[in-house]
Amino acid sequence: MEKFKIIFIFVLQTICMDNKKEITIHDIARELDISASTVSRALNNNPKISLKTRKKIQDFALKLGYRPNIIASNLRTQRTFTIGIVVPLINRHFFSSVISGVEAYASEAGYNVIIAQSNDQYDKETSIAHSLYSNRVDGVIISIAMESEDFTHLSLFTNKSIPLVFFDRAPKEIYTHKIIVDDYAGGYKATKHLIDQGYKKIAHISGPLNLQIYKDRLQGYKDALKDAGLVIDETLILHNRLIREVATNAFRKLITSPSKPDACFCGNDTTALSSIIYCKENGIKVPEDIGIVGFSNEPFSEVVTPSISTIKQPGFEMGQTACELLIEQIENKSNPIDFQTLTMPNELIVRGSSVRK
Amino acid sequence: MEKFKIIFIFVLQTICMDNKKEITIHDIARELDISASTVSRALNNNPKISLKTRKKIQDFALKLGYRPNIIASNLRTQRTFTIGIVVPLINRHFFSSVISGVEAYASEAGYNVIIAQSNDQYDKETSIAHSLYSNRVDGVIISIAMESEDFTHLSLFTNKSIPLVFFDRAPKEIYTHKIIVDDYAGGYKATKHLIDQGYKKIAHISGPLNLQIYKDRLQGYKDALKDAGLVIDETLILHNRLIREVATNAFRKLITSPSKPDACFCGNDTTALSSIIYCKENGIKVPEDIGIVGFSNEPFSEVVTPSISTIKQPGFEMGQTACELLIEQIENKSNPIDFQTLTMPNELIVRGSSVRK
DNA sequence: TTATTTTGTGCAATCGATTGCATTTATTTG
DNA sequence: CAAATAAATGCAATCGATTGCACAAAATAA
Repeated sequence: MEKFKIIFIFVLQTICMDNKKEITIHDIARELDISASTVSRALNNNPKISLKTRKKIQDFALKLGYRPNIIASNLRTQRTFTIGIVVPLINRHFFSSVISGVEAYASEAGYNVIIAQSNDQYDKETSIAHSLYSNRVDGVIISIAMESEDFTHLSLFTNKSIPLVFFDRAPKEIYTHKIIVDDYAGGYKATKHLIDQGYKKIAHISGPLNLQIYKDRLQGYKDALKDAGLVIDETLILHNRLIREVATNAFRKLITSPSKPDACFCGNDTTALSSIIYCKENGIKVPEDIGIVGFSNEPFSEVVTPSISTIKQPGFEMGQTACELLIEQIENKSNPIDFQTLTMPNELIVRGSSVRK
Repeated sequence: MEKFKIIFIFVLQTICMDNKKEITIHDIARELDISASTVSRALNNNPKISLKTRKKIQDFALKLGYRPNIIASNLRTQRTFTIGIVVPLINRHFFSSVISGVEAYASEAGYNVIIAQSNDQYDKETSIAHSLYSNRVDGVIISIAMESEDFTHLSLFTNKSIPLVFFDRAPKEIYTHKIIVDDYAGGYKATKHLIDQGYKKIAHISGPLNLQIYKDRLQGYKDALKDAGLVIDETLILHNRLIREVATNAFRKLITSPSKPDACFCGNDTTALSSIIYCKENGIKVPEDIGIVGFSNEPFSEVVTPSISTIKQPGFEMGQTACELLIEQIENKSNPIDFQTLTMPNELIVRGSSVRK
């Protein structure tokens, strides 16, 4: 009698799909009068289970609308199939492209992506690291915050051998996979282009030098000048946080200084745009009076007037590659790995802001 | 003898921080010679445990670098403190702003955010829904894909009363919280503005009408015309997927048609931009020959020439609000809730593309 | 001092899937 | 047909934290 009651309730539940109770492998086992282990193995297509039994179980599971409890599985297997990605700012074209690439690759490989943004703050980055760690992500992809100068918070991962892949902004101190853009070449190309266009006094508005990317762009700039036999005028090199207001001030300082430049290689497109807007407002002609090149190929740089010459970075591809390297590491934990630093090619896009007619 | 060995190993492990073995509440319990339950309660600051014991346990846990295994906790409590957000395209300013807002609010409230992008595809959206469901997210924030016309895949959530909040693109069929922009008012304002500027034959390039937002914008457009006593010319209304190439074609069709318009209210900024570029290439002057208004206030619309008049949508705030509503629902599951449809105010931003001198 | 209440801890089951090892069943071989 | 091998399945422990209930200890009341 009691047994009938239970079966009745169970049947009721399977019919009425909006029940609260989840179906588990034990429910299936009970109904089919086999053990939960067999059910588990069958659902995972374990060849130890006969094809017939597997089919029977899978069909039944499907009929019941069974969904595995991933959390229970995670607990047992010590895997979460989740990776974390940390970016300075989600809402920035380059970074959201990278995220998009990561997400595309990850979802294809059966991983979830948890995103977090550091707002370029060290403290936020630290708390994110703790949170991702506590959530037992299988691996982390990160581009470090502008503010971050030490990286002890990331040792959470390295200590437990949780794979870590850096992209774009990678610290020298940590030995792991890195996907970077060839910032040196980018800086060189941008500067060389300005030189080729006949500009002579080329300034550079750079970002904070604790970020390797800005160091490299700066070095590329310097070497291009050197190779062309031009002198490096340190008064034409500024370091800033490359955000709008600050960038405008920096540009004003340059343009009104005694050693007034006739071109400017800006550390990013935002700065290039600020500079162009400043020029428009002050009757300075771009590219006639001053040539401008940016960095990153933000969507707007193509469509402003004049359009901005810039260095195109393959964000989406970087995300994909980073994710590929990460998952490879996650899934071959035993094998020793040679860490590599992949340098993605970037590309000079010549537009109106730097081409004298 | 055996016991000493075990203790020795344990001490070794706690000293050597880069060990693989995780510390659990049982380890702490054993060391402190109390029960695991007490440790668990102490770490959760349960007042049932005396202050003295709590302090002792917490200090010890800190010293050992203990981190709770969230997965085990999730399994037991049936909560994950994770919410999913599904957007058509991550790499799009409006959506990444919303994500940013969601992330900001969620991380403050102790939740993780899993992101996924549907690429505006129905199939992808469906598989995302299954994946989020299987991963036992506590709630979902979603803006539906252009392709999606039925919403049975979302009943996964509604059936199990997993809270769901829609933003921007929300289906009428599902009764839950919705955060939308006042698309009707936006369409009305945009059109009214063009009328006020003296334009007479105002076209509209709309998106697919299975999305409510485009319906509403269209209705706003029509009503504005009606209220101004202008006729609605159906040949001046086109429906398209609002992507670049398609939009350009649509605009060409309009401008070369017999009933050539003198203004165009475009369904989004991308379309507005495509139109402007087309005009530039064909010697048509904006705003003199044709006035143009877009929608969304993409970053580029401010900086192109002419700058694009548009409707500004508060993406970040929408994300925050959506997340707030979602978490409120998650945490008050028992209470019956009155679902609300919040209409966020939007704002007409008048720029160069629609103002005749 | 004893009875009663309050406070603090422990026991043991639970969440749901996985997996090494034991056991049963089917198949092959001598 | 018995023995040996292979194939299929089950048992029970495990992952680590949580929690209802029982119980012991301490504090209070009678």
